[in-house]
Amino acid sequence: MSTNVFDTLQERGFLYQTTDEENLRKLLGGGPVTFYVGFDPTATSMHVGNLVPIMAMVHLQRAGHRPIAIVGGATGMVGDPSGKTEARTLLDKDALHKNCEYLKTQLGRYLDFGEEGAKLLNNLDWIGDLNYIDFLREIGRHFSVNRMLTAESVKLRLETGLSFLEFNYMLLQAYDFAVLAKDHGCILQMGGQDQWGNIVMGIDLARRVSKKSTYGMTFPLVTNSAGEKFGKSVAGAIWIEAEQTSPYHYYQFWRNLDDRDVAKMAKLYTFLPASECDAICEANINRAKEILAFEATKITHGAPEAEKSYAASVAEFGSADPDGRIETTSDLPSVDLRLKASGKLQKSEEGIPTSSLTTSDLEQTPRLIELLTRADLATSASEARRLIKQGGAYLNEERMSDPERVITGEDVQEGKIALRAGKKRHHRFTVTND
RNA sequence: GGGGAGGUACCCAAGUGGUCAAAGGGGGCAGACUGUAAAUCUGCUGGCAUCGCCUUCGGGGGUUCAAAUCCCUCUCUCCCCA
Repeated sequence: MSTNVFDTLQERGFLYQTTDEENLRKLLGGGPVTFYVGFDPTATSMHVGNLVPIMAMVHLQRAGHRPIAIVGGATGMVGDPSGKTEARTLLDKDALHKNCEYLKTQLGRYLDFGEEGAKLLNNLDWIGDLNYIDFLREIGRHFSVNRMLTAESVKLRLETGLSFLEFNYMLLQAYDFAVLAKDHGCILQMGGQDQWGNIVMGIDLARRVSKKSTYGMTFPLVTNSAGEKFGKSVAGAIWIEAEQTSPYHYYQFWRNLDDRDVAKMAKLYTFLPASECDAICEANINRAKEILAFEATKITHGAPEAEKSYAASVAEFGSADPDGRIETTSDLPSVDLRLKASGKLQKSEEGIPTSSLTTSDLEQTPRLIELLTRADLATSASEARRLIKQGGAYLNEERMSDPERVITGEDVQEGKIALRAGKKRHHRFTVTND
């Protein structure tokens, strides 16, 4: 007797609000339910904040339900005002199109889009050719402006201003749901908590135009213990695209979480049993972070990359549980053994940003300051100078104190120059003849 | 359309003729402590550099020995009225 996936989601902290909880739970405990989540093509990559709905979709798909992912090719042109204090800049059509393509491939990493699997649709297909007057007469008449004005997303913007364009977003998303309900048998829409208003509108519309009962579910906005939006710090978002956030950095992001966030994030971002997520945190918080980081990296970048990142991290910082004492269903302990046996747990260059220098570059005897800047460890010469003055600059693991230090061929070790800023930021230059 | 208030560094925000590269806070970076965590403490936080120099206070123009500060103009944002 397997657990109802509804309970799984609840237990793992995915549920924020649902409509008609009792019925929805019953449906999800039974035969296949077709459900959908919409994604806006606003960036070239999704970040960890976008991952929550995807993880939920995977849980549901594993439980035998049928996911539909909607790429907002049409709605993206309007821009969802939900949860935003001001209008975001509109992307042009080319950019949107590109982003849609990126979204598709990224979703494919998590969901199974095989024959009987998940479906991927673009709402441009049914919204793109809508006739304005027809739309107003068929769909617009079901909406009450009075009601729309009470939506949180609208109220928020009544203060600062809301364009008519954005005001219409809600109608389009509601229309999506109605279309999916009618043509694809979709009865559940899920989304972030700021989507509640849009989802409820869709449920109403589906009932009015096709007399169908549908359901809605929202996920909490994931925040860290400091109350900040998760995965999108000032320093930059944590992207799932390796080009933008390398697997090593991705791993490090999880490894460096605040203690208080680990259990919560493990439930959301791994598939380990919820009870285990609590247990490992209880047993050894640092091991729990390693397991979380490994599992999360595995899900996004695949097992080989996760192993590499883990190996590099252990080599750099040591292991939190060298003897594998902590019980876990993760295959990290076996990976541990394998790495140990093959002697791979030594200083590794994997994942460390590397760029190249030529011998003629070195003949000009560049200053340390210049190399630090070139390595992106400092944004300007002044910053590099500061770094050195404050004792945060390392050349070949040796702390540098002279801001005027010049780099020569003697600093090349085994064809490389190793730079470090602070404890964690590394860069390697490989030196080649030209 | 009329009236009012504003636009200062990554963000918030002081500053209303020289002492302003511009207070304070947040954020960020580095150091100490530590567990690659948190909290705390310290330093730094426009650029180039040997005193020093150069570019910044929405854009442009002007007054002045001297402007973030005064005048003109353009522009953007917010508020109130119609």
